[in-house]
Amino acid sequence: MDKISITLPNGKKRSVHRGTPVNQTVKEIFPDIYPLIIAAVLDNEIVDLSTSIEKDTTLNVLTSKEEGGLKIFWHSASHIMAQAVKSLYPETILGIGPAISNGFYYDFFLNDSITETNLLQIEKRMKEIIKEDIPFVKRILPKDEAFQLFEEKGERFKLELIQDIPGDTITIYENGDFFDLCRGPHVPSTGYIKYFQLLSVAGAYWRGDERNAVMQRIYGVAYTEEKALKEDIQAREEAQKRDHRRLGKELDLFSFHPEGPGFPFWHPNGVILYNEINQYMREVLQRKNYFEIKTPLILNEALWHQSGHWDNYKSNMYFTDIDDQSYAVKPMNCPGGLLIYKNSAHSYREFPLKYSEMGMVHRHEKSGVLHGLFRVRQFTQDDAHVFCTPDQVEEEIIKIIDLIDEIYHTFKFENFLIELSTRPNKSIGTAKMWNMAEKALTNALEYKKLTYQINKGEGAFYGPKIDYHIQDSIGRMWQCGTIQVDFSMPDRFDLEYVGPDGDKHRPVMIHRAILGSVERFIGILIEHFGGAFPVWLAPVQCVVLPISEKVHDYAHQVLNHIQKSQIRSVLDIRNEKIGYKIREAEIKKVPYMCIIGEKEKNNKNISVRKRSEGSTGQTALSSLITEIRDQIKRRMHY
RNA sequence: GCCGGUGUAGCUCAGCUGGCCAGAGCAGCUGAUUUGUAAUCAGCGGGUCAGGGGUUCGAAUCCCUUCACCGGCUCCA
Repeated sequence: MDKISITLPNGKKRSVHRGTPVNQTVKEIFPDIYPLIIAAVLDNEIVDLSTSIEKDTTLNVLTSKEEGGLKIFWHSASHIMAQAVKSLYPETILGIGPAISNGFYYDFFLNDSITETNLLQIEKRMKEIIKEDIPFVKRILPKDEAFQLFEEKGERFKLELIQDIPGDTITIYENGDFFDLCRGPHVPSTGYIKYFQLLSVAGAYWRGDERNAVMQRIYGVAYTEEKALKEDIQAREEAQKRDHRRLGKELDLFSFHPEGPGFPFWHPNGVILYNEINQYMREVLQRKNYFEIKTPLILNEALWHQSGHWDNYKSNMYFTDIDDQSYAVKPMNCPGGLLIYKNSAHSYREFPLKYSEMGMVHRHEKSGVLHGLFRVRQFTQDDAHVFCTPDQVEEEIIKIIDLIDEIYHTFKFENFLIELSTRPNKSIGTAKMWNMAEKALTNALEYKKLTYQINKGEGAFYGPKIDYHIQDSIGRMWQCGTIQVDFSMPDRFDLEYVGPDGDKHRPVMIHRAILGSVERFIGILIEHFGGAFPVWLAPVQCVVLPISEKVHDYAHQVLNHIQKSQIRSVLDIRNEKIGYKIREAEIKKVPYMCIIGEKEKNNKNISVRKRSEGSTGQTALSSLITEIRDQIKRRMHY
């Protein structure tokens, strides 16, 4: 028998017989971690451990510690779940069951409805399957044979999938009497899935299309170690504790009411956040030479025909009549802004001309997608439109990138993911314009040495764009900022400027939003900070806590000083023990507590306690005020 | 919009296999206590059981319906 050569991760070579199963080799090379190994990597291709090695190759292995390994692990868990469901509900027709970023799911079509209580039974059946330690066996079948196999089982969704798969062969994976269409790879046997938990059930359309059948989706997660599963469940609970809907209630920031589904009601504490953010944005934009504008909420329908929203966005718009004329509530700010631009003649000397608008827009979202502040029907965009010459585009994009960077850092977002979306199939504008704009965006990103991902063909029909995703303190990504070049609006509104040659030219228009929706951004901030806002944003920045009634007079004086220093502060003169008042201030996440007893009164000073840090001892009132003022002024992260 | 679930006091929840006046904790109010760094004690008030309709001698509980909210609705075998 002939020998072949295997190159190991450390560069060493080893020769084995052709056709040796990879698991045998892996067992010899990685004896200590062998039980944790889920799959092998031959020449950068992830394969089952049962695969035979047929040619010279490099060899590496994957455990559930690596993302790739974990995905395989989850995918195998989803097969086991499908097997369990199929055995409990034999009439089940299978959909798809992939691993996703934080676990796995499987879609089932069945007449019985699965509820959360059924999950326990399914888990129990899964445990039995895992205990039996059934091997996952890969089989490669001719397409027609596979088709027949699934047809006999009545697996109509699988038939659809098979038809869409290119090539002549199909792979399936069997474990015991269960088999499933699957590209693989898988863990060697069901016994590998040691610790798992089913999380939730939900409805989902087949292939995500509402015209298709409704499937029942079960979500779950699995790990090789109990500790990892526990940590995952704990992280999910932690995320729930930070849920902005819950904190919004607890901190009395906002509410929703049946009288206006999707329309947030801002309470006094929430308005403070809202106003502080707006004020900060105004300060920055003024420094960057933006001019703030404000345009009406309701504008004549004709404008929306001209802008193209009537054709492309009508189903998301609200309409009303005024004096027998049809009007629309604005879903976007640009058309109004363009009327201001067109109100006067413009010269290249004014460029770049930057109009910013904290514009309140209304968009009709389907009732089922509303979600706290994250998905609402009324929100405020931190919108801006930059009018410039084609030569200025790149430089303007760079300036916007710098601006975005500055603003995100102020809110303690340190990691971003940037996407560049290029020309889609259906688009307007000439190839020359698109090339110019895409090049300007690319050059700007390259100039700033930013890493970005290209989404080919994902741009808007009217121009290419850059999207920003920000990472919050518990690792989740949120799409917020966007920079879009627009070829459509300047044409539709016949925008002009007079160039140095004295002729009229068409300006380039750049849309950009940094926070995106202020409402949604506040929701993200609430979860990012877990309600413990930096001092400059905190609705109450300092609470004065007198220990007994004997010092109320002094406490009032202290409060007075603090308030005069423009620090948002309150006095808690309730007839309660100091521990009680402190506890409440901690729960309300007030950053500074100013504690006053007879000692402080006699010493003419105060005691300071910082949120979640504890007592920092007695100090002069003036030094506390200076510290807080400094935090506010510099908008420190605390 | 669709699928599934939930809706009881300001908040968190119990009661829900139909039948004593619908309960608890927290919050609120009143009083006592005058307090030293995450909950002092006692008393009091508070609910059209989401809205509407039905079944029944009798409905928070069963059925229908409307509304709102929650989990989701391709991260592609």
